Amino acid sequence: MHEIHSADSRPSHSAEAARKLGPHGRATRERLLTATRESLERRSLMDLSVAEIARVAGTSPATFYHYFKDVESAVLRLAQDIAGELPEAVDGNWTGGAGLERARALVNAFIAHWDRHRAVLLVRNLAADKGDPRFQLARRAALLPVMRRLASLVELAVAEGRVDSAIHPDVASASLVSVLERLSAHSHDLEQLDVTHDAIVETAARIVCQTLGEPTD
Amino acid sequence: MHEIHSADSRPSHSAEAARKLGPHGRATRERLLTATRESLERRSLMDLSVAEIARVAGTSPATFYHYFKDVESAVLRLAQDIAGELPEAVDGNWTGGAGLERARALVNAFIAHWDRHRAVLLVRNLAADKGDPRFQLARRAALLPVMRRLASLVELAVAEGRVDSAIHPDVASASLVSVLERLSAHSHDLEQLDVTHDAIVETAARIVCQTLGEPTD
DNA sequence: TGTACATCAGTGAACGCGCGTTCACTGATGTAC
DNA sequence: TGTACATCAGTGAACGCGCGTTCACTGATGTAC
Repeated sequence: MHEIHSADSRPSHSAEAARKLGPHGRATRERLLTATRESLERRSLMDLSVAEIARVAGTSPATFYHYFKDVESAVLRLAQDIAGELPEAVDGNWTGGAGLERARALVNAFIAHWDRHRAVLLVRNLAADKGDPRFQLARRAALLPVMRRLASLVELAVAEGRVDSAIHPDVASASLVSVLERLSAHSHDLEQLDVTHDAIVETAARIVCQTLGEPTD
Repeated sequence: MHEIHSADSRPSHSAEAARKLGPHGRATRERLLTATRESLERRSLMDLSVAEIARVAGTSPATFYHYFKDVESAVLRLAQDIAGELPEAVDGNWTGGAGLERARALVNAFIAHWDRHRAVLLVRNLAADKGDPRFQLARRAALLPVMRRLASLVELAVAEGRVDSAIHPDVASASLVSVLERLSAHSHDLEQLDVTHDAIVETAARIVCQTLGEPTD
């Protein structure tokens, strides 16, 4: 019998939250997250599993449970890590003719974002739409800066009479974000038809500007 | 040994496509589809299974394989059955001041459609976005009438100078559909905040009209 | 610089379970004569 | 109206497999003195 550990000193070892990680541990955790992302990209959500992830990461299922409670926790973490990447895309001055250029930048930021994180964003949105509050929160956190900014621009435009007062700022900004997300998600499909990248950007940018009551030239 | 069946007369029995169905068979098939839909609504996509569906339908897994090749085939069938439900929502005359009323009807049709088929539509869109061609086709078939009509209205508006020629008709119609789908998918969430159903409809309808170059009052 | 211990990291092996899938069969319903 | 057969519908039972999950353990790396 080994005596390295006394019965009392054995750590709870239950994975999940409160584990302190050294550099080696952080690396393994990162590998597991990468494996989760890859599985998400390659295979369908229906056959995503701890076993699969561990295989891709080149480790054992047991190791997975050191770092995550279950598969969904790992996916959630991926979604949360992404959240910070979209904030500054709406910063700056929108009014006085700068709107169209700002809108173009926003569209391009969304497309780039989706090209990088397509698979994760899709399941995040699915889980959120299905009603999982953790994923709803992750989605909200990611999009809130953009939504807020756009909503306040609409509000201003309504106040100044540039936009019909029947338009609700929050609904309008949600609509615009949905345009940005969908076109980003589908940009490759569209380009495979006869639509150029430029046509996507220009069209989306103009829809944004129109809805904000900004001039489009 | 039983002699009811000779070795030759035994049917291939391999389920799937070419099976001729009597009324009893059609009913069972329908029960399995309903069970699939319910499982999709209640549980996550990750633990949807033949066993689960058979349980909900009150039958055995073996029966399932009489009618469908696998779970995805059943889900696909659900998606295809839905496709015909949205067509006439864009019919009629849009120009000459009737646009706003037409747009309202369109928004309401989408919301009703999504309220009925939320779960199926979500996984259809996920599968399509992930690249599964069967679901892409199902999605396309469902939305094509709407997309086409909207695109031709944009085209007309561009030709008549009511809409900026930088706007691409197909991209614009895809954008509008994404607004309709997202607001429909989220209408309950929005209403749980301070947004009224009416605000959703009015805002969406105006975004549609603006993009079509129609007057909004 | 060495020794003792704590902490960090990782996994082999086992378990039981539920799933997918198929076979061989039964019973119920039609249909031809 | 009965008999013979074909077709339609359904399932019990079995199988093997892979998954989730945990335990008890090992080894590697830090740190106190």
